[in-house]
Amino acid sequence: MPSASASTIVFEQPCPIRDVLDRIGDQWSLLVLEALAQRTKRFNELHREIGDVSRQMLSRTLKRLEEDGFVSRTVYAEVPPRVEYALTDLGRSFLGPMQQLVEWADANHWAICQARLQARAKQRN
Amino acid sequence: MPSASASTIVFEQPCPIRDVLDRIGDQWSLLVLEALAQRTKRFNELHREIGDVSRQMLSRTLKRLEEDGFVSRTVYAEVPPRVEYALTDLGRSFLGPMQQLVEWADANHWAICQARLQARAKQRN
DNA sequence: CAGTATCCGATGCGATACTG
DNA sequence: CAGTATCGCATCGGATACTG
Repeated sequence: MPSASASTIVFEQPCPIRDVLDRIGDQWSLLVLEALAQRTKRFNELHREIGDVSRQMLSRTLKRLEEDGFVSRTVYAEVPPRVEYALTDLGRSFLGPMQQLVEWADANHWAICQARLQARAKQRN
Repeated sequence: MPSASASTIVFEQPCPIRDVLDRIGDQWSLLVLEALAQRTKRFNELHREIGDVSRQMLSRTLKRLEEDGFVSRTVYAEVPPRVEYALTDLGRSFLGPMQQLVEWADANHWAICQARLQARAKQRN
């Protein structure tokens, strides 16, 4: 358990869900987690697989996921360099709730689109 | 002002999960949905209950939730005006996955904070 | 009571170019 | 191969003031 002084820093987030949303609410984190759910992967492997993401954003995303303990980064002292990314236990434990979310999104995507169309139609009147 | 091609955007979403994350990934939507999960509420009621949110952002958040079909808005022709917000069927169907996410966040908030502290400690070395 | 208008700083993200 | 540096635009979100 954290000490009293540490806890004042650690718990400055008033709402736990913010930690999670700040991490997965961005453009790429979820796609990265999904890609790593299968197995450990390398940087350019992820880059090819996700496709749309720039190296810049993939790098930032991985760094934040690593900082927050979702992903581990292992560097092998080789030439050319090899870096492997994998889910941590924390990251794997997140796959469950995440999958629920993804399934809901798949099932209700069209309903959301319909609602948007109706809202826009109403606005034009 | 919306651009001329705005309506085309609706169908340009390649990935369903983006619709969901764009909606709940923001600062306030989830809190609003939680507040409305109990029962229908009025604008200032939500404002008082959520507390930190400005009228500005509460208004925007509710509008987006309404546009995406999560929330319904009913205006009663009275003086003073009364406006009630409620979850739609779509909004209610989202409570399940959302609760999963919130529970995971509660359970793992501490682990995330720990990971952040360790990452920061590593950076200082 | 239930909002909207305006301004402004912080952050997100892409494009491009460069590096060990 | 695996990144980082820099630039620039768009969006997010708070503060404040105003409105029907």
